[in-house]
Amino acid sequence: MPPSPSRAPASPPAPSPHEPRLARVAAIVADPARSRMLAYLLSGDYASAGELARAASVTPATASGHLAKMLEAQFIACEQRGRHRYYRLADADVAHALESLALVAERGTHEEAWSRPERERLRQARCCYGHLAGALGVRLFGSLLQREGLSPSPEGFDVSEAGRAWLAELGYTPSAPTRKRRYAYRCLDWSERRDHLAGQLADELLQHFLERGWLRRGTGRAVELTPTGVQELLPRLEDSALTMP
DNA sequence: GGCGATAGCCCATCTTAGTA
DNA sequence: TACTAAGATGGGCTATCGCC
Repeated sequence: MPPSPSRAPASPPAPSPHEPRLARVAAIVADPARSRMLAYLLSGDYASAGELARAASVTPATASGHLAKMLEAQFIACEQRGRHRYYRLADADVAHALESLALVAERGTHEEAWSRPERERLRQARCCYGHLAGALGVRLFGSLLQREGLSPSPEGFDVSEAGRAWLAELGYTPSAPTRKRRYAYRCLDWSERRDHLAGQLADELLQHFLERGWLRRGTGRAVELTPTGVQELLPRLEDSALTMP
C-alpha cells in the first residue's frame, strides 16, 4: 500500500475582501494585560508606559512589548515628551469599540458585575474618552432630547435653539463645530445599555461641568458629583431617580 | 504522548534624555 | 561629563495549542 500523501499544512481560509479583520483586532483585546491597559486609557487621558505597566500589573519590559503591538494595530497613539512616552487611545472609534465589547462581555452577569462599590461608582458617572458616561451621561442626553435640544444632522446631532437656551441655563455656550471630529452623536453606554452623548459637544460639556466644580475626577475613569453639582446640575436633569452616594 | 509553533513573561542590557 | 531614570530590545524560559 503506497504511503498516503502527506497532508498539506492547514492554512487559514483567504479572507473575503468584505470581511472586517475581526480576528486581528480581537487578538489585541484578548490579552488580559492589554485589555487592562486599554481600559485604563478609556478615560481619554494620556498615560506613560510605566503607568500603563502598573495598571496592567506587568513589568515595564512586558508593557513595552504590548504597547508596541497596540501601536502597530493602531489601537493607541504615542507622543514622545523628553524621555517619557505618553500613550492614549488612537481615536473615538477605538473607545466606542471597547465600550461595546464590554457590553457584550458582561451580558448575563450584568447586575452582579455592577454590584461592587467601585463598579457602582463607575456606573453612576465616568469619563468615556473625554465625554460623560454612566447614569449621569445617559440622563444628560435624555434631558437634551426631552427638551428637543438636539436636531438631527447628517453626522448625528446639532444643537437646536431650545438646546442652546437650556445649555445657557447651565452657564454653557456651545462652540462652533471644529470639523476635527464629529460634533454630537449617540454612544451606547456600557453600564446603562442606553445611549449617552459623544463628540465635541459632549467633551466640552464635561469640561464645563468640571470647571464649574459640579463634577470632579475620581480614581481612574470615575467622575463624582460634588455637593454643588447635586444642587446645581441634578435638578436640571430629567429622571431624578439617579441615586448618588 | 511527542513535537513544533506561538505567545507571554521576566531579566539583563542598551539607548536616550534630563540633571547635577 | 557622569549619573540617573524611563523605556525599548534581546534572549531564555514556560505554558498552551494543534498536528501527527
